[in-house]
Amino acid sequence: MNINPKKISNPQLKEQEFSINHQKLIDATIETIAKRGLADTTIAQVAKKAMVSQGYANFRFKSKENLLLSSLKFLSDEYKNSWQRIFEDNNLDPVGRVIKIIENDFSSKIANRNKIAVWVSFYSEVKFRPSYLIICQKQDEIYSSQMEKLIKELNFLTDQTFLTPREISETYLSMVDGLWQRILFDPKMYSHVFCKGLVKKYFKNIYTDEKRFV
Amino acid sequence: MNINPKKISNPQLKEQEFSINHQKLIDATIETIAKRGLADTTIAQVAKKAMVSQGYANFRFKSKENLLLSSLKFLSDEYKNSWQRIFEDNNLDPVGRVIKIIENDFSSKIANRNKIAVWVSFYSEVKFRPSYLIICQKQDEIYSSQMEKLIKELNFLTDQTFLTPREISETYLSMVDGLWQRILFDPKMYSHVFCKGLVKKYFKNIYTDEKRFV
DNA sequence: ACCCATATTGAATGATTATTCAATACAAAA
DNA sequence: TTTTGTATTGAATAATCATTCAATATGGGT
Repeated sequence: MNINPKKISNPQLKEQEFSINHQKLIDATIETIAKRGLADTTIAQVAKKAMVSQGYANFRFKSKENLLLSSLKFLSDEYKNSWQRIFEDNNLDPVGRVIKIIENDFSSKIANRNKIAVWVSFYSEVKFRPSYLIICQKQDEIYSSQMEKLIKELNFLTDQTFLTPREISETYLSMVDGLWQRILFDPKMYSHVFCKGLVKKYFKNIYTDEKRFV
Repeated sequence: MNINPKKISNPQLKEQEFSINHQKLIDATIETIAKRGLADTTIAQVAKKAMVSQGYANFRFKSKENLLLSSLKFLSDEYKNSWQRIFEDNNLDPVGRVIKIIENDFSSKIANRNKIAVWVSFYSEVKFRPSYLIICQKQDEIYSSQMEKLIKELNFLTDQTFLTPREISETYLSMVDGLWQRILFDPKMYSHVFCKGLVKKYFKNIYTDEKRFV
């Protein structure tokens, strides 16, 4: 009976998938990027924070590039899971869903300064590393189209036809990206309360009669 | 008579201010960051692109850090000049001014993919380099307050009081930041036309009767 | 107790790169 | 022409890091 993960050796699974150290290293990578920036993140620092040897980190992930990529993938998946859960929650009506989405986008789990710092670091390299782009873009496309569909379901609330669901959704998504960036600059001013309030007011201004968009 | 700038030696001016090479190096820095990313920008590459020796670049700017900082400052000033000219243009009425601001924010001079790449690169380091923060933040504060004042002048267009000028201005600024970032990801989809249209529709939806917000 | 496969180490290597500086070019003044 | 001060070079230096790998630890199976 194999309890200890490091003893399992099923060649059909990639090593990464069943190692405790795998996640420790990814966590340490994210923490290090958040604390020092992508440029100043070295394998030695990450390994130290994860309490494994430097050589091991490289051995495990093949290369620094791959470690960074895995960390971005982790962050991306975490975000995706959090909003996918909302889209799949059958107990929510469209308005409730939108509100949950907003609250998720500015929750302390998702929109905290450390994670935003990591996101922006990767964003800044997206133009030069197609592998980063693919991860970020694919996720965003799904979020974007789900969001548009959701906004369409809000149609019954209003008889305005000036703004299309696509436009409302694109505006929302840009606002979120912009506000996240601003949280980096001035987290005091762009508090979660402020950001959520701003976004909700955007919706309230469109769906004037809906009381739940505070 | 001193024509050649390198011969002037007025100790009250810093060297940087009167050197032809100074600007050549800054231009080369921006180009290099845009092409390879901040992380992969080396003094050697910048110097080569500016057609001076590697040693000279360092001598002139004291350090790589200082060269980067000067380049950010240049970009920041360029942006500031472009919107300040609009705020100071007495031939414009408030609506015309807002439209000019939008057009400027998505002009090919300002919102091109190379310059955005450079902006985002610096943004990503803002949390770790206070010197970057100061440059970016100071500029943004002025822009932000000017914008709010301008929106206040739009009050005569509408009797809505639900959205405050501050909120409209903050929403606009976040949208711009968000859209810029999205231009990086997918410049085809987030064309200048699309971005301008989206933003103008945001205003049109608030100031319904104003024909100029197409 | 021993074997063996796998996990893990940490020191060595080699590549990259910012920074320095002695040497050189140059142009105006004498 | 020679001198002189500044501009500019480019090779040398030293530091930083990713990556490699031979050596070691570990723990289950026999």
